[in-house]
Amino acid sequence: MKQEIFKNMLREKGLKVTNQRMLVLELMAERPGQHLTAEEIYDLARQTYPEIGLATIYRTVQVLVDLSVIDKVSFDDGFARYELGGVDRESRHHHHHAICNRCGNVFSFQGDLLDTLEQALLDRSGFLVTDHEVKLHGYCRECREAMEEEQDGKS
Amino acid sequence: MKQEIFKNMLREKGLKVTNQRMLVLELMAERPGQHLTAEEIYDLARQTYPEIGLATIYRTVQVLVDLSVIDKVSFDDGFARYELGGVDRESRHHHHHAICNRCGNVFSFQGDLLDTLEQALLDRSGFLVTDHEVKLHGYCRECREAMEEEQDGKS
DNA sequence: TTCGATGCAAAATGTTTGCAGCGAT
DNA sequence: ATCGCTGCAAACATTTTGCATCGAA
Repeated sequence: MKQEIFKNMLREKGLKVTNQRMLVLELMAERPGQHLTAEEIYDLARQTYPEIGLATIYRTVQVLVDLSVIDKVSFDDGFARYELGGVDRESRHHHHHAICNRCGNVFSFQGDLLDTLEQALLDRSGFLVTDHEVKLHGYCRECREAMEEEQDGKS
Repeated sequence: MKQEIFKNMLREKGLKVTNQRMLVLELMAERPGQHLTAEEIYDLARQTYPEIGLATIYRTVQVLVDLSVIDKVSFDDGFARYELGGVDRESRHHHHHAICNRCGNVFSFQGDLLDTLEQALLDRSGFLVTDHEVKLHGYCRECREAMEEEQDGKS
């Protein structure tokens, strides 16, 4: 069970296993691929634990980030967001986001094309890359089709 | 003169040419490659124009971003930052950042290796990329050398 | 029993906005 | 003379922190 692994991770760090921490883990684990804000996690958590505080959510996601259970991401909309981390280091390293300018949906995809770029950077300037973030902005298929239709209607 | 081009850009948009706007442009133009926060721009601006307000800085950088004179970037340290934009669309598209985890310095570099990835994404899922952000995290040469020395000292 | 974790409220932080007066056109 | 721009202060929104209490170990 995943929860047992998490409990051991907490114990190894000398942290306590609390209902709040287990609940937030569960909420995140149930929603792989989603990018939740603290407020969204708070709202979800209150459905089963109404007395939980927003500050606890912030403190708990920090713990989960420190344990590499979730990752903090930002789409520059003023909110920090959290998503379930990949299983291993490699899959996380190759996890990227494509954000649609029109509908705002975020599409995740995998790609290892940066490896070449990172090697070149190391050779050229001595910078050793340990992590990276790639955000692509553009238009998803649905929005592109919708925009073409709008265009057709006009002409 | 670059300033005249900027004045015309403002006029074309029906915006007024003010001392504050010219000053902020000048400050940014003098510092290519730097990533300044609003507060930093504010401090620089007050050196020659002490009565300027921080709100004006925020409003002015927004104007400059809209005119594509500068770009807004974020290194997730809680500050929005602004840097002089590349001359053309292509050079901006291939402008990336490598951020050192130890000294916090930001190194800019050019690279077009994402073009392949973006074409693959379009083919596979219909997502058309119009812009992208790449942030690499790691250790710069100086910090790597410093860290090796620290390590040597210990053993 | 101990000391970390929680909930609440207050504080902090970066950014935005309302408004009266100023200044470019 | 107009109407957009500015400076100031207040408002905002997200996140952090202080503190008394709670609860896991």
